[in-house]
Amino acid sequence: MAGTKIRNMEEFAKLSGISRPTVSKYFNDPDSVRASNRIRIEAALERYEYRPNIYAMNQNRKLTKNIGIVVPLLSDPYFAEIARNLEQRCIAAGYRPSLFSSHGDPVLEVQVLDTLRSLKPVGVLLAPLGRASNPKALEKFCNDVPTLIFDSSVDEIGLAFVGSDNFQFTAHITDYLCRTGEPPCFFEMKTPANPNAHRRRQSYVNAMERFGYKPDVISVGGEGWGLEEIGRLGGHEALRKGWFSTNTILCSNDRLAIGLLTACYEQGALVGRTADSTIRVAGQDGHPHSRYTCPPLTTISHDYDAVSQTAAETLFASIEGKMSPWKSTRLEGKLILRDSA
Amino acid sequence: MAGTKIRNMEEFAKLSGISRPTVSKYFNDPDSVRASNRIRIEAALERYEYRPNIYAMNQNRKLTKNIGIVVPLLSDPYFAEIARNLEQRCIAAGYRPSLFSSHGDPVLEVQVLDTLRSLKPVGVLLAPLGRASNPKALEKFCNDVPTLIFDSSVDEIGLAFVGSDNFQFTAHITDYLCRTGEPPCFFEMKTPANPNAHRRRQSYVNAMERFGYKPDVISVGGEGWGLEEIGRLGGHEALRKGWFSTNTILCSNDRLAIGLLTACYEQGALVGRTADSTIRVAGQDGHPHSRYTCPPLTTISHDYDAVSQTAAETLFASIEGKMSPWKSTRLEGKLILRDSA
DNA sequence: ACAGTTATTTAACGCGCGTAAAATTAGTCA
DNA sequence: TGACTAATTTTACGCGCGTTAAATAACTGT
Repeated sequence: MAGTKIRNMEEFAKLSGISRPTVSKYFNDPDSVRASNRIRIEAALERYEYRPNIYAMNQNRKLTKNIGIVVPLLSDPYFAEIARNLEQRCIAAGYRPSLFSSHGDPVLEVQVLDTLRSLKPVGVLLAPLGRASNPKALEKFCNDVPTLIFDSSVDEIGLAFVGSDNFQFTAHITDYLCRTGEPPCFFEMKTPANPNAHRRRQSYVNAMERFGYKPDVISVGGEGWGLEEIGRLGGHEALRKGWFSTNTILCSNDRLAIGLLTACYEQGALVGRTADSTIRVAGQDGHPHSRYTCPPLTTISHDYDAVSQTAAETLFASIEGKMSPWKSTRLEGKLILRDSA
Repeated sequence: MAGTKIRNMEEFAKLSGISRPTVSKYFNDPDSVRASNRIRIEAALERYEYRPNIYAMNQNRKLTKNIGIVVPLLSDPYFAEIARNLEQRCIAAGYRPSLFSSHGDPVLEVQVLDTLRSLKPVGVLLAPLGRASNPKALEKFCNDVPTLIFDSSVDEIGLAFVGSDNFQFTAHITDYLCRTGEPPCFFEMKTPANPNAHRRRQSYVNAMERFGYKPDVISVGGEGWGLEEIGRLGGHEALRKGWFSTNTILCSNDRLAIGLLTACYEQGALVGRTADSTIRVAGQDGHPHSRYTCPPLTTISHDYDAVSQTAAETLFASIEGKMSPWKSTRLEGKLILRDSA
């Protein structure tokens, strides 16, 4: 503001009347300098609006402040929401997050990891693609860069794993459905991209057997991340061919359920728990959109906030030297009762 | 792979038998070195897997290869999709994109711009928050960094503007609705975040008057970016109080329409164009989710690909020196007929 | 094979800041 | 006030690469 543009830290230090190394210390941790100096630096900062050159900063530093956030598919509002949450936590903790999406493509995932490497991050929060991921590339990356895996686990790689407790998810909602009506069939993809799907199917089977019912799993075809369309097409086929053995359908996830609801609508099947309804549909995930389906979708929701908080704090602790052995944290979900089941 | 880890370009140059400045040239543009040398470098690259240090690269360079992409709300699949598209185009053109979201918050938007500045990007693709944006901060940023504005325009700032032709959008779908049933009312937010909303309302009014109908605009309250909920709550109120003067409702955008559909469902109003339906609902945007509403939403869709392509190519041209005066490009949308109207 | 052009090599400087060591100063407490 | 400790200043080097200028080598067409 005050006329001259500051070119570097040297000039800024001179203008604020403080030595450059102290100013440098200040930028790396404002609390590491004496209060009187901090005040003078911040006063000068107001007047001259100088920012250290991040390239020069990071070049000759052992540890950057960068944190990479990688999600498999940013156009899925679930991941977008998690990413937003993580991003804010990183900023609040004084790190510089950068966001990446694999866009559902394993080749891109490897590419993203490669890009990330060149950023020399102190840590990475990674939600892998899952089944499609290149396991060797993932493992190699985790060996080079402190990485916390979240959402979907891949062996015991990285610093730790944080995600939802898929067994609890499915057991809980299966229990609810059994108590309130006919026991559910399970609607899923034949070859799901996300390994959580297998846990959910298994949990469904376990729960049904525990209740003394016969499990009925309907697996539909389709590849990739267009889950709504897979659910819709699979739903049409299943409805037409009478694959559903009961009037209650538990979907492996909300996006599949959204597609199934569309299929039901298109076939004139009334979904809900009212007397005139012919079918009940439930999802799993607590997808941001699930509130707005018709009827609104009964589901079991991730604890978004707890997942991101646990993931972020575990990574921060590890970065700050509070190392701990590999650990898997799985958080419970909350049942959200709406009109669909 | 071959044993030793390469520390810097000097070492890599030695191992590949080529001088460092030539290797440096190669990395800035592989085609700028003699073919024989390019082949030798690439061979060495295979064997030793060396990557230049991006911090050292960017520090002493006048122009980086960085491009910033900023969207107002990444958890909106529309913006997520546009961002994905832009990102891929940047990579294909040899740039390094980094993605940011303002998360609907004007304070964050300014913060993002500030972060972006320190990245010293050669160019930025910016979709502003709109009404909530800090216009001074935006203008200042555009003066400092070559910025192309997309999606929603803010005066004549930046290199150029690329977006959809909101007048065409609304005129086109209003025309369709008038020809196929009762003329529509217009359902919108009282204080929309996005300035495109005003164009759409205006276009609706114009179109109705052109057809000799009386326009009827229903503006509902609510702030922020939770458009589905605003549409749902506003929809409930409008339905209860009989604010809709005809059986056809054109929504200012798809997310509002999705909320309105939920309200209709919750009040037992049958939406569609069949004989037994009591109400027709149409949206605008071609939101990724609009296919899966019940009934599937009739809408007019952005030409995602054309918008991103035009935006990216305009920016690239400007970066590469092919400067041109400020220009506004507005692309037409395509009507997508589905069951809701 | 030769002159003419273009690309490469050599040598060297600088970018802006992190960081370390030694000298100095400011703050603390009795 | 003095002795002690913690913070700051001074000085200086190095990070890895961009970039330039001059010297040299490699291609081009004839």
